[in-house]
Amino acid sequence: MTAFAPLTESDFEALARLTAGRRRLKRGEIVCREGEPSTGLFLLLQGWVASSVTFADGARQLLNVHLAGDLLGTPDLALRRSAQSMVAITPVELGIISQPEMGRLFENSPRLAAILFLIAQEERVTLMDRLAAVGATEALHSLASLLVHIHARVVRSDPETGYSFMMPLSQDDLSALIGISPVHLNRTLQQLRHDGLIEWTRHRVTLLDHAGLMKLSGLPARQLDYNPTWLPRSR
Amino acid sequence: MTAFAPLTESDFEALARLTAGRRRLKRGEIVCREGEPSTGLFLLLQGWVASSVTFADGARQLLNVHLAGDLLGTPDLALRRSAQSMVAITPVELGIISQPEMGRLFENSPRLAAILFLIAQEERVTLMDRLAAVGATEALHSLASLLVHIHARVVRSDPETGYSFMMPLSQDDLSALIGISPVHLNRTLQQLRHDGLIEWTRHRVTLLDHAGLMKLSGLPARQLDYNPTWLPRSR
DNA sequence: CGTAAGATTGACAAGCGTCAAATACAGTGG
DNA sequence: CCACTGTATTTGACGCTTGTCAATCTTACG
Repeated sequence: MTAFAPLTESDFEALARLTAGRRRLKRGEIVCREGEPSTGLFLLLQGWVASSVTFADGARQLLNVHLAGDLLGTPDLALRRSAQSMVAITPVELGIISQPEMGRLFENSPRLAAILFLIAQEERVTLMDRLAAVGATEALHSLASLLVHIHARVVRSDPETGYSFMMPLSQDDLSALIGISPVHLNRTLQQLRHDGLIEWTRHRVTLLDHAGLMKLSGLPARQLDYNPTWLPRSR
Repeated sequence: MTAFAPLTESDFEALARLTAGRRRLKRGEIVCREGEPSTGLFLLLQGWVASSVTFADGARQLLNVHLAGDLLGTPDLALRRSAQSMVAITPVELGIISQPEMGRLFENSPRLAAILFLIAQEERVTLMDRLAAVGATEALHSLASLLVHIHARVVRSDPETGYSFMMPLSQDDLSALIGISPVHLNRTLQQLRHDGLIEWTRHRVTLLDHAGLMKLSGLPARQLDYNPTWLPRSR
């Protein structure tokens, strides 16, 4: 949340009022299911969560992975029924947010509201990049793009991270993220390994050639506009 | 904008203050180009605009099409440099929005700000659905999904529209929207025609079997949550 | 030690991209 | 009104990418 602008003490207080209660989930548990009335609004405090869409034939497309600090369920605020399912990839801790508190935030904390707006816009950019990566014709490009993307997200969550990090996503998950079969994902992964771009041991990934992966992905890194001039001042 | 909640007179006045000046573009002209500093913020008053991302090798992925009423360029508010390009698919009329006015809107019109937030969330849902459609392994499913999606957008823009509507997008555009080659798009289109699902003459499409297309797409229709209870009241 | 889940490999078929050529179409100038 | 020209669509042939099915191997965990 502080990635967009410095927050004042009153901002932090308003944020604290937003969440009431905690929820803990084990790996593999469902946070919320698509099709159900959309009520679930959470702040992800710890762990990884994946959001997905399920087709009528049972196939699923993973949309994105979320790490600590992300706001979960906001897209469903616009809908009568939830559009996405969310599942805990690791053990997870959630802060529960009530909808009325969201309304009060817009009324009393215009600066925070604008920051939430910016966060939503950044999520759009993320989806745009993922859409572009999935649309890319070659799986090698898509996968390179995905790995760079996940790495960037991990680094934001923990700036100490270098080019090596824990990867709780299974190959099945990765394949569902870029819309290819698990078998083909495995082969593509091995090509990246063979070409010396990555290392892949157990649940740990190392990006050996970050620049090479970026080049393969074909998309530039996105830089957030920190503290834009038009943001309202804190009250 | 009124798809989410009824607006008061003061809301409309605040909206009117948002735009200053008009811009007209001919078919094919660029609204804004990715990579440039992100300053362009527009209200689409008339015509069709497509947003796209370009890869380093020159390939492009179309992300979405926008019709009258859409707010253009908001994702770039979060970024130092624009992530998307936008091009006029038809002759287009734009209302120019200045960033400082956005800030004032968050300060003075919390209800409108919340509605803008909801619009951003709905755009996320759109991108999620598009991502799912593009990730679908078969082009036939992706195309069915795209046609249903465009139709729904056209109907919202003009509720009088039935199952037949003008389609300014070329087959090249459509192929870039679902990430397949133009040649394969053409063949897929012909399969839909052959199966009696659509008609395609010149620049006019007719969805002969809307339910069949929905079933092919594998995704449910999204229903907006009109006038949610948590929205702040208008001042 | 045994079992289940995930990762890996091989073989084959289908989907899709690419190249190239042909056709239809809209706009232009004569 | 008609030939000319550039653009969009259509068609065919071929090869590469990817999906599917099935079997094997590894790892995690009780």
